[in-house]
Amino acid sequence: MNENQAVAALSALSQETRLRMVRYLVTKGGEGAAAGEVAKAAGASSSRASFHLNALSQAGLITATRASRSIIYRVDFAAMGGLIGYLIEDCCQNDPTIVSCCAPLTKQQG
Amino acid sequence: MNENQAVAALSALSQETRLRMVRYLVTKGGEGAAAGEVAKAAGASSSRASFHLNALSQAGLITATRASRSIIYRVDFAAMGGLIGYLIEDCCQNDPTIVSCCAPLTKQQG
DNA sequence: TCAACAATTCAAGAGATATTGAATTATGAA
DNA sequence: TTCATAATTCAATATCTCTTGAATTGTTGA
Repeated sequence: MNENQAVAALSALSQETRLRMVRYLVTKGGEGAAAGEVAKAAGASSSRASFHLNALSQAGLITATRASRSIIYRVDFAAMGGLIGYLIEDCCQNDPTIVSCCAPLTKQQG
Repeated sequence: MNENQAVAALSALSQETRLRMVRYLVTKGGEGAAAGEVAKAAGASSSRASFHLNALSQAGLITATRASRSIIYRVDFAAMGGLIGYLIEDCCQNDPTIVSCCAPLTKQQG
C-alpha cells in the first residue's frame, strides 16, 4: 500500500452508496454478491450501482467475476487490511510501553 | 459511529495532504504536533495546512488545543478505531468458522 | 432466432472541493 | 505599546464528482 493507492481507496469509500456497498460485501465474505443484489442493498439504481461498483473495483477494494448472467462482487480483504495497516502505521512510533493510544485501534473489530 | 460520521471521516482522509497529516499525527501519539510542524511534515503552505487541519477536526479525526502561540493537533484514536470497526463490522456475518477473509483485517497493524 | 434478464456505458447538468496569496487574529517578549 | 511569530480567514478560480435516463452489451432459455 502506497500513498496513491490509499488515497484512491479512501476516496472510493468516502461516498454513501459505495460505503454501503463495501459494508454489505464485507458481511458476505468470500461468497460475495451479484451487482443487482448489491444495488438493492445500497438502495441504488442499476446504472448508479454500476458506476459505483466500478469505482470500488478501480480502487482495488473489490473484485468482479462473471457467473452466468450475473457479475459477482467480493471485497478484497487483503486490500482492506492493507489500507487499515497503512492508516495506523508506526502508531506512537511503535513504542511498546505506550498502549493507551493504540489500543482503541485494535479493539473495535468484530 | 454512524454512516454520516463514517463518510465524513473517510472524505477527510481521502485527500493526499490530509492523509499525510493524519499519518504523521498517528506516529506522534498523545504528544501531538503544532500546526506548523504538521504543515511542514505534509509539505503544505500555512493556509493550506490550516484549511485541511480544520477539515480533519470537523470530521472528528483530530483535536486542537492551544499551547501558547502554537495550536497542538492530536489524532482522536477512539474515532480512528471507531471508523475501522465500522468498516469491518459483521465481517463474514461473524461466522467464527471462517478465518480466511477476516484474518488480513487484524494482522496488518503495526 | 427471439425475448427476457443482468449489467454497463454514455452525455449533460448540478453540486462540491482544493488552491492561491493577501489580509486578519491571537499570543508572547522587549 | 510595538514587533515578531503562529495560525486562521477570505474571495476567486479551477477542477473533480455524482446523478439521471436512455441506449447498449452480454447471457440464457424457449
